[in-house]
Amino acid sequence: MRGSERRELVLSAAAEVFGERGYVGATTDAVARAAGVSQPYVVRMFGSKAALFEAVLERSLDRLLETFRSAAAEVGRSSPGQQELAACVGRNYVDLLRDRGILLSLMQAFMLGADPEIGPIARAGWIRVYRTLRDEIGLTPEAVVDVLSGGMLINTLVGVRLAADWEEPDVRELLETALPTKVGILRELADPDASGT
Amino acid sequence: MRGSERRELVLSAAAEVFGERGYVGATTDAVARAAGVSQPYVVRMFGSKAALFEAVLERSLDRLLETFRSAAAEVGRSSPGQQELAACVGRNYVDLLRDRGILLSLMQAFMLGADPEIGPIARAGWIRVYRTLRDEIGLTPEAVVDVLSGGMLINTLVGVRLAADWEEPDVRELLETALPTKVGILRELADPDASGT
DNA sequence: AGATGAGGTAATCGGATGATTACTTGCGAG
DNA sequence: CTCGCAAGTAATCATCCGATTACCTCATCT
Repeated sequence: MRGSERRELVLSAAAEVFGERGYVGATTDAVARAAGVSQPYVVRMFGSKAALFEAVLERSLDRLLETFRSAAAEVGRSSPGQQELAACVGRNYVDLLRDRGILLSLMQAFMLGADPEIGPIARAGWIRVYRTLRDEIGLTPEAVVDVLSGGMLINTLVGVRLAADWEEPDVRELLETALPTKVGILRELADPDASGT
Repeated sequence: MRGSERRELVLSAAAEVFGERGYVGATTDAVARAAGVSQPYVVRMFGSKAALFEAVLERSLDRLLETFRSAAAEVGRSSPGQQELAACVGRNYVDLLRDRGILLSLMQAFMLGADPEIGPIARAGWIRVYRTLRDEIGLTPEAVVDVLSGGMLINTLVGVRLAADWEEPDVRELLETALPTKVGILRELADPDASGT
């Protein structure tokens, strides 16, 4: 297999493992197993675990921003209001959850702001997200904050895997309130078999 | 010193360390240093690192729910609307940040939903938060989601330590939009000297 | 005084894990 | 063919960290 393909394979696997276990809790061995390669290969391909994590963050951030841009392109030239724009961005954001790992690996990085190595990278990522939503998508600061608030709630609900307690009525109520139309995605993530109950 | 005092001292120190570094990244030695005791003592006092983390989560959750209740008592018998209630809860929530560690240690747990040991505890905590806001505070599900969204955004902004880039104008704009009245608290957390610039 | 037990610590151990080294394999060019 | 190099792996190392053990030090009680 070509090196570039392997690299993408490892990055995708690493995003999932980092997203599930956090930066420290994820082992290079777990990443290697998820990618179907050996542990030393993962380390040597990126130089270190830290460099691998940074590559994962860059890839995740790129996909996130690209999703925002395509959402803006979707509503396009219909001179949309803040409401429509924000709603469309939110819809596309939730679809990103299908990848598992992209949003969670970013979120894990966001919780490590005190780390001297990861902190600056995470802050730079936040600023890029804010600027993209405000300048490229054209949202007001207030609308950006609304979008980000909803996004962080979704990230947390996915991170805690609340959908695993789906049989609990209060969990259903909360999830259906927080994601009016897109609950199905959460259920897929929690249990690949459930969809039409 | 009395055992119960030491216990509270260690729990408080542990909440900060867990909040900063995450469950896996936090070492019992760092907790011990922060509390001014020896590492073996921390482990023996709680039995294991996992048990210590669970105790931290219980304590943090108790304080969070108590803060919600006192916020509701604050607006009290004036038959408040959803708006006022939610705003008051939000205000008291931000004040919780002063403790450092309470909100962040909870947030770190929320990001470990896939962990077989911590995941169920974190989910149970979420459900308790939801029920408290809905049943004891009297918010509608929609209002609860709004409160939680803002809370998760704040947690993330604190976790990533965005206020460390305060000199960046876009950061100021974002923080002042997200926390209209309470930006000072973030700046205290980022830099104990800054307050009136 | 001497026993007792709570409240600790220093020293150390063993397992996990990131990194390194040395090796193997397969394939295209001359 | 065989050279050479990209694409890997097995084996091993060194470090960190949670846990354990064995000890120390005082109040307090008889």
